[in-house]
Amino acid sequence: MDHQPAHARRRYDPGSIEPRWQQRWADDGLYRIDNDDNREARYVLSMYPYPSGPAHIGHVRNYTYGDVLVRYNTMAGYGVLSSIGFDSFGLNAENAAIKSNTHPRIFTDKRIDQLTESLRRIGAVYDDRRTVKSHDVNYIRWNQHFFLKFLEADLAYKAEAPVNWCPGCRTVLANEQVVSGRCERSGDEVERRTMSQWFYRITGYAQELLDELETLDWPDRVKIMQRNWIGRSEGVQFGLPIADAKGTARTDVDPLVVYTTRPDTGFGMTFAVMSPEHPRVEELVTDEQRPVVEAFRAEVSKRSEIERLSNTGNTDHPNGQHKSMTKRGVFTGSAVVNPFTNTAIPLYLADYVLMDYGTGAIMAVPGQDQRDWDFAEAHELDIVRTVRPPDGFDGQAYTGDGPAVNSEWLDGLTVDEAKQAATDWLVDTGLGEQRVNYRLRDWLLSRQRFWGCPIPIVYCDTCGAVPVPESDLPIVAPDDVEFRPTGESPLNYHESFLNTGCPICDGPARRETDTMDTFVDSSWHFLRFVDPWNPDQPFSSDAVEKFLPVNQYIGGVEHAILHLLYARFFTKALADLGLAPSNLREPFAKLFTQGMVRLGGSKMSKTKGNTVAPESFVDTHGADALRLAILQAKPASEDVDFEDIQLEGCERFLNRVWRLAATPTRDIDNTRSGQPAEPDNRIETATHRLIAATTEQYQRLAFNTAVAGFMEFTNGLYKYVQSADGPHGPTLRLAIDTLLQLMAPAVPHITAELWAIRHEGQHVHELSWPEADQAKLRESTVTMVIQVNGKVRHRVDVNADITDADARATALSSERVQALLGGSEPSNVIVRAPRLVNVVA
RNA sequence: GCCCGGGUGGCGGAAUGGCAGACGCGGCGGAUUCAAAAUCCGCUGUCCGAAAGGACGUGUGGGUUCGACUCCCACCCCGGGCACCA
Repeated sequence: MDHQPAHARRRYDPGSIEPRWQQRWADDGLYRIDNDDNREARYVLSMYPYPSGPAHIGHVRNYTYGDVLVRYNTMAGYGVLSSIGFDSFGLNAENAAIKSNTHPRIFTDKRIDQLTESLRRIGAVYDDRRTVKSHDVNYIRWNQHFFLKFLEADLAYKAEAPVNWCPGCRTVLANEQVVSGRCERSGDEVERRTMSQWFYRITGYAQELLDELETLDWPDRVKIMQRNWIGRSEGVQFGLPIADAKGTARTDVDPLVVYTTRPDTGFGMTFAVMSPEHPRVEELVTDEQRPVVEAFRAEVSKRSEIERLSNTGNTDHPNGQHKSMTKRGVFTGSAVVNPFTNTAIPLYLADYVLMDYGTGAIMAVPGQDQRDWDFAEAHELDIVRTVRPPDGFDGQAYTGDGPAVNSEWLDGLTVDEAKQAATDWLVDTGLGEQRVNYRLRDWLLSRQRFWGCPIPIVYCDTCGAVPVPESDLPIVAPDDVEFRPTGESPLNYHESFLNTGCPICDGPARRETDTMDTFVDSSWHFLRFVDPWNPDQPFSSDAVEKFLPVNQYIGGVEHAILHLLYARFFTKALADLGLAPSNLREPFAKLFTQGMVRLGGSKMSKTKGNTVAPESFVDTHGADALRLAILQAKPASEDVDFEDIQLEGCERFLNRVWRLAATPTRDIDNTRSGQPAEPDNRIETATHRLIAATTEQYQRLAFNTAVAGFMEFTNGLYKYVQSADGPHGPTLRLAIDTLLQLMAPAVPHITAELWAIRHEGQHVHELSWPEADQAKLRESTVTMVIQVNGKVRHRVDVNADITDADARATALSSERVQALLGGSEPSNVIVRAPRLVNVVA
């Protein structure tokens, strides 16, 4: 191999072969699939990208993994659905539009073209006919259709909701746009405002979303995150009667309803707390306390939720429990009656109690809850322990198990027993009922933004909020709008869009100007992919049944909660509404979360300006080298530092493969024909082993070890070609051809080119996947390790069929073992023929 | 604080309870060359040793086992998620 053989056709030149094959795949429509394709269907999907211009390295990683699987599964004989679309609505384009007073569609379309071109240049293949864009009127139309269906089914509703409001930008901000209580753009302090907003009732599916996680082949990490997010808890909801001046329960007023998961601690309830937003605050506050309470409520309303819940600047509590921020709150002047002790306890207002969880009011038990303990200390309230902490406990609230104390008829019971007894008592006496609560909140849909899917609603003075009739869809935002930096949607100024007629009474009405959260768009694009040309329906049931659920979904773990939960909810809702097959309960059967690409240890992002443009590497090293470097650098599930993606070694390797394979085997000097000998059999075995290993590695996305296997095998072939007797022609030919087939999903261009050189008129990606011959996986001789007391002392080559007895005899008779035993008999001999013998002295 | 991951050569990493460090990067040496690049071949965990060989070695400390990177217990460190959800 130390000279270029005269017959080598040409040098490896990715710059010339890559565009040619990309064109060929597009022309042949090799990765197009029709809905009546008769191969077994597979749906391999990478997450819906936001088109931010040319691909960044993170995109390349994601779409390379997807592409390898698409190509592998195609070669393995499946009819693979591979499509891509663009999550093309959103703030980014709108902000750019405001800056230059240009329509966001102009930016968006350009960026989609750029991203499409980037993906083509790295060799990723899709059924180009199935592309979907969120801002396409056809997509908007079905999005609005779903909204109307959800509304009919009471899965969509409008309600007052507190939002993050930036006074400088005069707009609502998403939680992610609020950084420590301030607007990330203007720096203004974010306020909480209550606005009328649309919601999707995802909470109606809380239990199903929780239960069916079990059926999914997803990373545990993601399932756990969703479980926590849904946050199911079991407890009791019961009433605390309002106390009169003498401290006895009033019967003329409804009790204050509280929720607890620790009914066993009821005897330790020394005060009660309601949320500042609780609707009964007005009623329950005394005149004397009213000014203080009003001031407190006003102050709280100005805080963002994030600020209110954050504990920034707090230190961890010495006893290891959660120490939260200073407990802010005020006395209402009123008291309620603790039904366990029948005594009056003070009722407070505090912002650590949230209105949208449970009943918005709690029984406070400082002895067993650190938050209540902190509040009690700050406001000098009584603390009573009702669970005895273990000896030596020097903390504050004790939340562990132990015998009940100070609790009359519960004394001595364990926490679980006491919970049961207290629950029974509350239920039997009619005070309360068992209750399951979820932390999951309904999905706030409304965005005060222009660049999104309009919500198809009109407001009529007489009829109220009226859904737009199906026949009027799609409602599309007008193009002749002015983008002004007011922070308000330009739709608010567009009179002809705004003013319309009421579909019911025909009177004057105004259109809803809010648009939908873009997570709506990414909640069903994978369904549209299966039937994107359908003009009458969002998708047909037949097409969905053929391809769904997605066999392999690939994306970043940053979507573990929002996108993946919304998409699951959407799928269930569509199925229940008869819009998708009713048995489709989950969209993504199997999920793989790939790691992020970091630069200098920090997450790469446009705002940080530390992105790397992969296009330059395609120019200098070729797409195949880039793909291979990404595959090889790290396990796919782990984060990778960009510096660890090394292209030079990969490019060198591809050159080695080129020099080996571009020379037809018959031309290699000293190639033998005739019967294969022992060294040839070893190559044959290695070839079949590589098939088995690569197949298994692709299936579990162990790309880094698959690449290592290619390199190791290639190194072996180099030695083989240069061996004294020279290579056996047919054996070498099979080895190289097999290597090319196995590498074809990973490095599609070079393998396609080499295959065409070696087999004129054939296309490697149209071949079927090689199968390992079981009989040829076994080597005839293996190296047997001989251990003495578990340490390797000697190695011998033995026949792979060696019996246990022979292996034992071979080991014991070896000089090394004899020397180490020094004449004494071994106490034990472990034989694992043919791999290992362990002699225990 | 709670819940997940993870700690292996100079670096990225590999290894169903059975040869620790595959493969790649980097380094060293050799071949080729007028020379260099490219390429090819070899070596490359640490320590002792001329070598043969030996000792040590997968975050720390224990344990199980003929045998532990792998399983168990305790702890340390790093990364991520959640964090007033009653």
